[in-house]
Amino acid sequence: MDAHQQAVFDVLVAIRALNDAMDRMNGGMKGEMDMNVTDLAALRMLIIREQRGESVSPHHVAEHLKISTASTTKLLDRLERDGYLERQPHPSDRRSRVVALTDLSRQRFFQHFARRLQLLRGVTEPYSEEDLRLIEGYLDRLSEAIEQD
Amino acid sequence: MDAHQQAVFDVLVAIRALNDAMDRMNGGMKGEMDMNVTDLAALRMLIIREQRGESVSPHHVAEHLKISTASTTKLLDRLERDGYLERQPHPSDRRSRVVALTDLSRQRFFQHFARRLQLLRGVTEPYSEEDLRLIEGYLDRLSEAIEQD
DNA sequence: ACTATTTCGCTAGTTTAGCTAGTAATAGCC
DNA sequence: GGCTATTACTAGCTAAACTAGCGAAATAGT
Repeated sequence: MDAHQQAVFDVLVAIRALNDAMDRMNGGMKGEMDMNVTDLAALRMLIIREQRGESVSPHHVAEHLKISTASTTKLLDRLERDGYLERQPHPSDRRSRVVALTDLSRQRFFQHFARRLQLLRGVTEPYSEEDLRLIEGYLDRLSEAIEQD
Repeated sequence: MDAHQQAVFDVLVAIRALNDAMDRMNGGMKGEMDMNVTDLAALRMLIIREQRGESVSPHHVAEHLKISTASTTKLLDRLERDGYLERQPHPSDRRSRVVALTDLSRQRFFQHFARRLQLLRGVTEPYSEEDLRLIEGYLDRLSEAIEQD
């Protein structure tokens, strides 16, 4: 194995370790926010979609989390009951709904995410702008590759 | 916000998106391997610890996944019943156990991880060795920062 | 050295959250 | 207009988490 191949391999190992570390982070947030992992993953998904300006239906949530639409109904019931989201009518398809985050939701998420964000920021800030652009590009490509799967 | 701060921010957003994408990847593997997310996360953790040459007790698993030791007993029961692992006596502490992966476990994990690994490899290979070292360093620091939390 | 406390993995019983099956309402295609 | 697909939902079942508590072993205190 040449040096380049070795470097590729090392990065892939690092990705798996990161995946594992993120599991752990998600576990920690679940404990603090008194939520189960799936509900938290749904919240995370909604935050991200919102940032991208995309609207999300219950169907999308089910697809993303790879759970049934029935389970998704219950998941949304829980989150709605606890004030994390609202179901709004879809503008053009009357069968469908738009799942909208509440302020409480954003607040609680970022409140608990904040400390972790600080840790990540601490790791990130020392890098030069140029390096950060490279890293961001790589992470984006990674997400894209995983998403399209 | 100056250009550097903006770059830091963009990377942090990319990390959140990656976390979300990894959720999705884990969901996909869960479906294929006919396992629940927690059992799969445990398997992933065991694979990583093994690669690092660390031994893992049931207690470590509980701590990592942030579930109770009682739930962990059942989790290990399932994985042991299905031939993914063995409980071995701890060499020095007779209360404790060492959780050891079986070959089947490693095979099944990598078999299903392989296709995804190819995607990740496709994204990774175009980068120069130098860039890869930078990326690996960053990812390692990220994992470390999250783990120590 | 002996007792008290803590740690470890486990069992028992309860609660929670996933699943499948099936429904009503709506959309979209001949 | 009539068929088929899709969307979100309900009902009932199963799986996987939780809490409480136990016995065995390790460790700390005096």
